[in-house]
Order: sequence, then structure tokens, then C-alpha cells
Amino acid sequence: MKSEKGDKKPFNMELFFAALADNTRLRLLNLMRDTEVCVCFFVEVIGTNQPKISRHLAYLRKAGIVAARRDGIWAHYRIVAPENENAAQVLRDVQEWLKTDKLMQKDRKHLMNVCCAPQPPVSIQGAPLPKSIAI
Amino acid sequence: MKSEKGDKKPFNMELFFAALADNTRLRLLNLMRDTEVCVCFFVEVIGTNQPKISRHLAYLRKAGIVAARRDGIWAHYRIVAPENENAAQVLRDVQEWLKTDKLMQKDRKHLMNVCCAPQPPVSIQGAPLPKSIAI
DNA sequence: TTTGCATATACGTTTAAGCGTATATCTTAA
DNA sequence: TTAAGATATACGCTTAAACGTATATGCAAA
Repeated sequence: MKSEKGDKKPFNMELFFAALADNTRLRLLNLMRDTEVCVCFFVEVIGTNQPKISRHLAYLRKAGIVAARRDGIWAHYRIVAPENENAAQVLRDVQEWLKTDKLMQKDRKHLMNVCCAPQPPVSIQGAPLPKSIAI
Repeated sequence: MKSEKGDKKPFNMELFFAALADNTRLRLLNLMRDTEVCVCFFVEVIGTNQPKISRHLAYLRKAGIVAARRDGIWAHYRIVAPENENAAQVLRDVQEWLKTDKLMQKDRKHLMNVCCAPQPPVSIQGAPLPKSIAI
């Protein structure tokens, strides 16, 4: 018996909001807003060391906000709707909120430059677009 | 010139969410959901020492989530809508969220017992209902 | 004024977050 | 196998959060 009808699992609000209470994690969520993103691009755009990114992503994962997908060498992260509907609603609001932030907009442009970089003739990058979404 | 037309003051998202990432503060917000509440009742319902309550209320105040009103000896706190509309929306969601939590419901019953206590014959308590809202 | 009560802040300690560096794990290619 | 690259975790350190206790502030009645 894993999940009964009305068991309202005690979703951890503290953990959820703590996950949102960090600028790096908000930047990560902003970059994942409408697509999954490879870890290597996070490192590039945020401009910091790789373990820091990995730790923050792990934090978001534990809070039930993102999910990872392995693709060979690479790992792609995406936002998932928390099982708790109230949390899901807040998360939607946050994503709208992030849209209004100048620095967040800049980050997304930066991601576009790095990820979908030099308008490649045959749409192949040195770095991985998720196959399922690749152009 | 305090607040120009499009000055989009950099609302501190980290501080805002950090304010929500603490169970005691969530309990305080829950108790203030639809009315202002005297500090002395918080102390009673949360069941802890007074400085702890006062500190958490100060935290919420600095995050722009609550406001205080002095009434002689007593201080009453209430929720205020943050100037940032996105934050205000999240805060509304949080209040709905809190309604669904069993422990939060229990806290509110506890508050009713303490605050509006023994169905007084002439609606006078030993402790202060805000005059403007008093029954 | 002095006393007493409600609330806020100061202080020192304990606990946890975040960080950078180093290293382990996992996967593909040789 | 071995080697190399991408990602995750371990470790030690620094910084900040939260706490309890003590104390300061502010108001009101005597």
C-alpha cells in the first residue's frame, strides 16, 4: 500500500520554500522554464564550477521540483510539477515571476547563445541537445 | 522622489522565500490568515518563548509580508500584500495551502480557544482583541 | 517617579547552508 | 581493459540561521 486515496502525504513546505530561497536555484529554474537543459549549459551560463551546479540541482531534485534524465554522458534536468497541487501552483507563479526579472531574461539569452549557438549549418552542436527535443 | 512610475524595485525573492521556509513562520501566517493577531496569542498558541515569536515576526516584517500595529501595551500583527504583485500572488497561494494542512487547522482552533475563549457573557477578555475588530 | 507588564533586541552558542577543492562514479570510445 | 569526459558526492571550512537566556525599551497604572 503505497499511496491510498486520501493520504495527503505530508509535503515538506519548509524544504520546498527553502529550495526557492536561493538565487542560483532560481536561475536554474528560470533556465529550465520551458525545456529541459543539460547540466553543462547550466555551468556555462551560471558561470561557476560544476559541483556547485550539481549540488543545487540535487537540492531541487530532493525538493521534488525538478527531475533528471540521463542521456549517455549527459544529464538533462527539467521542471516537474510537485505532487502537491498547492506547491505546483506556487511553482507556476514563480515561473511567471521569473519572466519579469531583467537578470533572468539575460540568463535565458545567454543560454540561447551557448546552447543553440552559431546557427549551425546542420544543427549539430559540440554539446548535447536532448535527442527527443533536438531540432 | 520615493517611487517613480516604472522603477520595479528589486524585490528580494530570496528573502521572501526564506521567510516562508520556516515552520514557525508558516504557523504565524496561518494564524493571521483573516485577521490581525496579538503577539501574546502567538506565544500561547505556538507554545514557545516570547523572544522566538518576536524574532520570527520581525523576519516576516523585514520580508514585507506582515505589518505591526501598536495598541498600548500590545502589538498586533497582520498579513499585508507585498508591493510586488508576483509575491502577493504566491502569498495568496500559500494561505490557501495552509488551509489544507491538518496541523494548521488545529492551530487555528487553538487560537479560537485562547483568543475568543469561554464564550464570554459580555465579550471581554483578559487579553486584547484589536479594538477596531473586536466583536 | 516607580512599578509592572508586553514586546523587542543583544549576546553567545549550536546547527545547518553554501562554497571550493578533491575525488568517486558512470558512460562511451579506443 | 584502459582512458577520457560529464556528473555526482565527500571533505573541510566559512558564514549565517535559529535558539535560549538575559536585558533593554515602551507604555500604563499607581
